[in-house]
Amino acid sequence: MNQMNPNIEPHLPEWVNKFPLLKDVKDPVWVETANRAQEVVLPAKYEVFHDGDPCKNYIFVIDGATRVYKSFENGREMLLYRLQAGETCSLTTSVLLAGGNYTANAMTEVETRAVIIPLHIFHDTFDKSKGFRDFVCATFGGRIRDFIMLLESIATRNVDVRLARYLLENKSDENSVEASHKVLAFELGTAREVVSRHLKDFEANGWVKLSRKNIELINMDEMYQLVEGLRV
Amino acid sequence: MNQMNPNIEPHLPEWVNKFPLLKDVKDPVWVETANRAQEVVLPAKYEVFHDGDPCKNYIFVIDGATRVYKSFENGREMLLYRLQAGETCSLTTSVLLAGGNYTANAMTEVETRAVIIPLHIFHDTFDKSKGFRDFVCATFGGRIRDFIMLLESIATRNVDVRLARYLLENKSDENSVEASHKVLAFELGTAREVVSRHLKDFEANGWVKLSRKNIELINMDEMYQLVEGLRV
DNA sequence: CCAGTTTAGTGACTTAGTCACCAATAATGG
DNA sequence: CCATTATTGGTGACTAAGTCACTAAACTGG
Repeated sequence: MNQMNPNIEPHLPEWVNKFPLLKDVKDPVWVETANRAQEVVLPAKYEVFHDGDPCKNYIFVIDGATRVYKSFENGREMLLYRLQAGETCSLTTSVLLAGGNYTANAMTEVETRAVIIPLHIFHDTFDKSKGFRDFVCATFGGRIRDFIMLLESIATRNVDVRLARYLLENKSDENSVEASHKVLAFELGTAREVVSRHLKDFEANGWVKLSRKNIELINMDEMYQLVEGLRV
Repeated sequence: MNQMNPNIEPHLPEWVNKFPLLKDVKDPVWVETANRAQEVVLPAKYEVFHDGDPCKNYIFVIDGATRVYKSFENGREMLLYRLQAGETCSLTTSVLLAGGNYTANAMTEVETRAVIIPLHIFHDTFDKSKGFRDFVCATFGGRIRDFIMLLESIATRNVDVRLARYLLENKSDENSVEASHKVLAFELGTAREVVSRHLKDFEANGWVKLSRKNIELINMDEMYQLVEGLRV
């Protein structure tokens, strides 16, 4: 925009562009923090944090995917949310703002690039930069809504509807979903056998065609009906 | 402390003492906001906010009790948390910080005194008073942990243990709980019939004595064993 | 006292989750 | 290339939870 006069356009690192709410923030405190932030590359299946850990850094995800999940006493695991490019971890925000330790686990699913800001710099920047503060609050506050939706999906447990919705929302261009039943169960917060049985039912209905680690959707109209039907 | 020199001890309204994290905040922005805040008295069974409403005020609860709950499509209701004296509503905070509308309902259970701060004053004070900001963030962030615990209690659904724990935690001085099965079901996020049956089982075990709207605990040792047993 | 409401009890049923298997398929390592 | 191992999926039997429909008892307000 203002290439003629580089002095009034402070330099911000490239990764900031992944965060639309942040890229117009240009106060000097944030600019310095952004430029000092450290970029890290985490391998796939890397444990980012674990239930009970203290929190040392604020995390911007630049690329990749990380699942944040809770392990329950009975051995079941449940996906809370998935961190993707352009997102920040609201559980981390919560721990940084309120103190205490992590109450869930996070593990990269694929190689993930992230930018981290140490605890004390996060707090300093949060206090001094209104732009950064607004960004943190906006992204954080939105997650409560997600938690309530998650609650609803478990409390009203109709696994068939949720499974159909998941398949429709995550189908590839060839109308298929590549995932094991175990992974689907994890995503939906249910048991593997339950997924297997519902998929068998779907297959008996002629809705899908099952093969190893693959579900091909062949009658999506009726699946959409099942999903929409519940939405009153 | 410094009664000799009232000038350096700004006047804060009495109600602030209900909030330990706030009562030492004395910067002028917060002091003015606190003094201008409006105190309201809400009757019992008053609908404080409703799913879908926009949010107009930040809320400090001074006295009374308000339940914040979600109504699901299938007609079930589930308690998210209960607001009591000295608390603020984190769902409200979330909506104020992140925008959007309420995603749950709130209703006073008994007459409730509260102090409210209008939206724009909240934002202004949040920006300018570090003390107030720290208070808001601390109380807000802590609620995420509560949500995850709530998730766990539903996902690992052992109603008998949760019911026993609830009774033990909420018993009166005479070791009894005055509540209808319907209310207990709401508190635990389950169905009324499920509560009735477990209570019948408890009675058959000789743990409780049931009468209308009253559960008398007569063998708490075994109930404690049930509750502790699950905690590994 | 009576009518209507709230509260509680119960049987029959559906759905979800658990447990213990087995079979088929893929991956690995000589 | 084959044997071993791990992963994936299928199934029957069972338990727990939730739903539905109905009844009975207890309370409440004229």
